[in-house]
Order: sequence, then structure tokens, then C-alpha cells
Amino acid sequence: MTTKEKLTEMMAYKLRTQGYYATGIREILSETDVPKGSLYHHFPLGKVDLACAALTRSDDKMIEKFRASMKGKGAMEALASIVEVTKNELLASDFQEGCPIATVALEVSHSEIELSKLTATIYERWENGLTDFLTRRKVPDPRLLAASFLMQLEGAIILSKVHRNLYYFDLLIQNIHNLAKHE
Amino acid sequence: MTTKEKLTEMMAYKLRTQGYYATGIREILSETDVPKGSLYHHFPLGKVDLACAALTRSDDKMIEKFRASMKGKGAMEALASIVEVTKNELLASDFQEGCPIATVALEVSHSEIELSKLTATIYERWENGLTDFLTRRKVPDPRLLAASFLMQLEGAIILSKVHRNLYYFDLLIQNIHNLAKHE
DNA sequence: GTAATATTGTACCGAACGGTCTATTATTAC
DNA sequence: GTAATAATAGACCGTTCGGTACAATATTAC
Repeated sequence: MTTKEKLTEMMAYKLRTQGYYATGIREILSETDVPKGSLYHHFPLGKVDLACAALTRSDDKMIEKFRASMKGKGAMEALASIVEVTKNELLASDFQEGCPIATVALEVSHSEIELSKLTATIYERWENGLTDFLTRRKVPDPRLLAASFLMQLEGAIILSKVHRNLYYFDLLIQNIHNLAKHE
Repeated sequence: MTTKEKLTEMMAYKLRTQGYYATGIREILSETDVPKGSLYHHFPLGKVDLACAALTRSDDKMIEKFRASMKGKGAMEALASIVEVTKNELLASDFQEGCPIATVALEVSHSEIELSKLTATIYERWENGLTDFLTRRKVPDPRLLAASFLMQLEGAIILSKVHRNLYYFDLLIQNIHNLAKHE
């Protein structure tokens, strides 16, 4: 792994576990054993620059992970598999790693416009990707279902993390099934 | 409004718009015109102390607001009124003021245990309060409905804030209606 | 080999961080 | 009135913040 990747991965990890303002560049540097000069060589604009790269990296990984878990599955099974993946990550990290975007999105809403826009773009991409998938699966109202699913997933992540309890994910699965039956 | 209240309200505002780590005590002091001595007189433990008071204050205000909006209404109308209140607050603040707890809850999950526990307690209280209300309204599975509603509300707040778009709240309303019909 | 470029390693910067300390001023109790 | 207490006003502390500057070292191109 290159220096640039090490920095990006570490920042991505910090952003999803504690957010932007709680993370210092010294923290990133010391935990990756990278000198400051290298950071500002690879990311001339500094912290914001690194954070953008980290969010983009998280986005790519999520998209890839979701795509892999959904592959070849029907609409409902695919959604369930996303829930399963998310659930397992939360559990495996002892309820530290939730949504890699949410914390930053909430913190920077009115400062740091660049980061704010990026979080919006990423969420939009997720929703569009999901919509396309559901359209291909001939689900009725794919756009609505995608939005509803993502909304519930975000809520489930927050509450599960806070309560250190996975049962919101089960609720979400149930809701999605009901939603489908109802069409 | 007393000095203590001014500090608490300002901190509550900052916590819900930008979170804990993005908020400095100097920021609180300058925007309230309160000298530092007063802060540490009223909150001897400093920033964490003030943040706890602020979260508790936000909790009280939310509970009160919800209670008022639900009063005398049937179960579904009551839930819809909570959504309406939340929606209006988000809109009135130009999409800055979402959930007063969420940002802090996500930031502090593994540091600042005191704050972390408090956020969990507050969410729990909301869910229990809602469950009790729905139980009194003779809704089937009140516990599940309360959890599902809260989960969706949190998700809707995040995505609406990020996208500066209220349509997730409409989705939530729809979902709740479907959920009810399905019982 | 050598010149050009990419990368690393650190010292240093001013500003802001949260917090302490103490003096002064209001307020209350008697 | 006066003593005790509550509250305010800031100067000051050490630390950390994000960022800059620049020399030293690898790496690449020829």
C-alpha cells in the first residue's frame, strides 16, 4: 500500500468512527507513521483534501461491497444482503464503524461546503445505483423503494450504533418485506 | 434568561447544527457575551458538563414539543404530527437544525463515554415514550412501531438535511400508513 | 553518472484549544 | 451594615491545531 493510500484509508477509518473535527492530522500521521511532509505532498490542500479523498474511497468500497453482495439476487434478497453486510460490519467493529459518510455529513453541513457537497453526491449515487438495480429487477416504484430503503438503513445504523444492538436491522428487513407485499 | 440558560441553549444549538468537536467554548462564550469565568462557575467540569446539560435540555424540549403536537390525536395522526414538526424545523432553519442528538451520538461513540451514554439514554426515552403512547392508543405491536418510526425519522432527517429536500418525510408518512394497514 | 523530479523528514509558525487562577463586583442573609 | 456567598471579568497556562518552509533523500529519465 502506498503512502497516499495509507493516509486515505486511515482518514476514512477515522471519519467513519469519529468524524471530521474529532480527527487531527497529527493523529493520522502518527498512526500511519507517515511524516507531515508526505501528507502535504500528496494532499497539497491539507486536511479537507485528504478528507475528500477518504470519503470518495469509502464510497467506492461501499459501492463495490454492495454490488458484490447483490449480484445475481432478486430485489428483496439483494436488499436483505445489503442489510446483512452493514450489520456484520457494525458488529465486527464493536459498533464503531457505521455509515462512512453520515457523521461528516451532519458535522459539516454549513461550514466546509466542499465536504458537504461531496457527502450529498455520494448519497445521491447510492440512491441512484439502488434505483437502477431495482428498476432492472422490475420492482414497482423503484425510486421510492430505493429512497425508503436508504433512509431506513441510515436510521438503523445510527440507532444500532448508539444502543449497541442490532435489532433495528431486523425491523428494516421486515418493513421492506411489508412494503413489497403491499405493492 | 439566566446566564446558565443562555450557555445551555447556545451549546444545544451548536451541537445540533455542527456537533461537539466542531464547537469551541470560545465560540459559545463570544456568541453569548458571557465571560469564561461564568462558564466554569456554572459548569465546573467544563465543556463536557455544558454539553450534557445542552443535550438534556434538547431532550426536554423535544419531548415537550412532541407531546404537544400529539395531544388528543389518534396514533397515526400523532406520528404524522411529529413528522410535520420535525419537517418544519428543518425547513425553518434552512436545513441546519436536524436531530439535536444524532451528530453528537455519532461523533463520541468511543471517546467521551459520558456523552455517549447520555445520547443512548435520550434515544431510549424517546422510544419508550412513543411506545407508551402507542400502547395507550391500542396500536398492535406498539414497541415495534415506535422503533420503526424512530429509525425512519432519524434516517429521514439525515438525508433531508444532506439533500436539502423534504421528500423523505413524505416517504416516512407513507411507510407508516402502510405499516398500519398491514397489521 | 547526472540532472530532474518525487518523496520524505522536521523544525517552526501563529492561532485556537480547553482549562486554571485570582481579583472584582453583585447579591443574599442576618 | 457587614459578612458570606454567587457570579462575573479576564489574564494567563501548556498543549494541540492545521499549515508552511526547506533541506535531505530516493527515484526516475536520459
